[in-house]
Amino acid sequence: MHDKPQPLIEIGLTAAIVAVEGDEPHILIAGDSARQDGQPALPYGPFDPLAHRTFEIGLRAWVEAQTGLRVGYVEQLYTFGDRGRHSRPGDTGPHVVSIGYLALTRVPDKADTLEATGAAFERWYRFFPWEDWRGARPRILDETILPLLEEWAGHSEQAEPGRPLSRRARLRLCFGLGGSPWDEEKVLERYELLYEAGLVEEARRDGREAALARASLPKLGQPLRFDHRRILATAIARLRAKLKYRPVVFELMPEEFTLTALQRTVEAISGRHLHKQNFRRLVESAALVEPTGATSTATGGRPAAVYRFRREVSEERPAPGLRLGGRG
Amino acid sequence: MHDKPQPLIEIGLTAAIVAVEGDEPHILIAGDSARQDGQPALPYGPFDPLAHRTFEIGLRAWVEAQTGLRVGYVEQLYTFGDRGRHSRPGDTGPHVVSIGYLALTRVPDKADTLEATGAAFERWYRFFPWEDWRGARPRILDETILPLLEEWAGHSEQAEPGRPLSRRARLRLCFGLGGSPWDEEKVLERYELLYEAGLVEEARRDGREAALARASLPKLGQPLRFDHRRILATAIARLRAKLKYRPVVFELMPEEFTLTALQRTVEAISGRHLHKQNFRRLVESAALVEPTGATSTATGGRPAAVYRFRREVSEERPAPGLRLGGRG
DNA sequence: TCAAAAGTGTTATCCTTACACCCATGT
DNA sequence: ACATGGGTGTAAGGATAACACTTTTGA
Repeated sequence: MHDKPQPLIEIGLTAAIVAVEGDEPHILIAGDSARQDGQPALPYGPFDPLAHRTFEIGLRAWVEAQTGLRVGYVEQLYTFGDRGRHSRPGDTGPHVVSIGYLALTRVPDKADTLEATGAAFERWYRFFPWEDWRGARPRILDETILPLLEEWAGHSEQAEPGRPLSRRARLRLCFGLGGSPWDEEKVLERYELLYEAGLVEEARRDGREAALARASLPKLGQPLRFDHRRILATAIARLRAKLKYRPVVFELMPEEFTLTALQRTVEAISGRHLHKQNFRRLVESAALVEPTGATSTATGGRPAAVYRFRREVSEERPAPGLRLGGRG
Repeated sequence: MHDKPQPLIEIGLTAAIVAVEGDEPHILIAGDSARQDGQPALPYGPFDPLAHRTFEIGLRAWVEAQTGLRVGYVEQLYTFGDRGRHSRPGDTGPHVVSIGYLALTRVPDKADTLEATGAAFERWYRFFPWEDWRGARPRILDETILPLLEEWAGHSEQAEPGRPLSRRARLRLCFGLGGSPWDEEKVLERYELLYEAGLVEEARRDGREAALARASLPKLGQPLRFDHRRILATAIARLRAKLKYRPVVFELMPEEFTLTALQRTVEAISGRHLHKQNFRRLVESAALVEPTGATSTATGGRPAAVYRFRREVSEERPAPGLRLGGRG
């Protein structure tokens, strides 16, 4: 028995804090205190309705307190209530409902406060190696993931009860098989399919039997604690989608940048290669940026013109974003 | 003092349950028990993590228990935690966090169970008269809403602190002024602007002073209890958007229907008139439907071919929906 | 025979995609 | 001089928007 009554439900805010550094997208991983069991975790804080009027205010407050980071853009993703996915078997604590948030920030100049708390940015493709198509089609797909998923899907075209589509059809759609194109926005659907097939560690940890009779299964990407990899998948998917109709990239860019740097950032997030000329035309015709007049010789070759984001676009165009178009 | 410890936070699930009847979109309004103060409310139920594994299961359960209705499609909308918007001044109960859900259903043949509970479907444009552009531009806009909002926006082009855009710019974008087109998906943005300006009753009820010095302000649409009109606005916006890339309309249609009936339903939801020929071509070229062979003479005039939804499209096309295009 | 609603064919226009080529700098 | 990355023009193809017109029924 406790002195204070234990609340039945606790609201937790979990943040996927994104920054892009050196053409690689990163997310903030919480300090060691949250890393028991060797499983990294996203920054997490309980929501106290008495201290903070809204979720967003609460989130900004504890992110800054925990990491010294002032995040810019913040957006709610989804609220997860799956019991089996958060608590362990035999767990008796309060039921935790986690509200996932996406936050964007520029990479901080001095990471002092970050280091002090043990928090650090990590490449997000460590957690989703099959999502990075910038170079070539990721080898892990054909070498590991697809054979296992094909086996799981079997040869049945029959839909399962409660599901409109068969395993096979879902596999085709999520992973772009048999004529379907790869859709970089289906990050969550792909992760959920792997979870359902028992191929990600989180699924086995949550008590789901591996659907395949195997002595050992390969590790598909670095797992995260609780349902944090699912939240990260949601965050990546949302960011990849939002890029196309809202000027959110600029939250991740420095004040001034070259068009190539902008393209590299968009490519890093969307995980695919883009057509240079069309990208430039798109950006300039949408009037998203304006030249500062300066040039940069940082990369070698012909100096590049330096641009800045035109904040006024939000007032002019109804949906200013970067419609990436078909293929690079 | 209570025998049982009172939980600090309670999770409430609030459902916007949509059906289309007679070319009019409706939402389910809860029975009289929830209608004290004369303010209608959406169906609402607390989430009990011990009884239900996920939010969605919990939602389906109490919706059926309360109204006898079996909903088909269910989708989470947003989680609202705004204290000022849910509890009254002086309220001391548990803090309620409401998770909004969108649910689609066909209009039930026999409304017995509905009537028994006092729940009833009501036209959703009663709550948002300015969102129905099917006939003409709604008169309430030019006669009431825009003059008041213009006054609120004043003549300042200055952005407010913490806001990237000026009141005037936001007004222009949300309500399609000065060259900007009317975007039927901005339902929530428009409602929030009216709330901020103190022009909807909910704002005044929540303790927000009317921003305009007026003896009396006109009633803009029927208010709902708590933050339910905000949840409804979110639901309408989401549904209007989703229509364009997922075949969700068919959740609202009977098994068999004519193309005109389908068009009327899409128009009812999106609140705008569509071009007949292009709509038909779109639907048929997307292979969303197939003819049953039968014809219907229900409407007078030449008999219409009867169609049914082709469920297989979900397996074929990556994003089967109805891209409505520019204007009707 | 006429009104009402269903259904078809065709054209102009814009946007996307792709290709080919020229420019400016450092080594 | 040449490699490297920056920057521009223009044509082909497809999707969309808009038009006019024919067909089939009931009253």
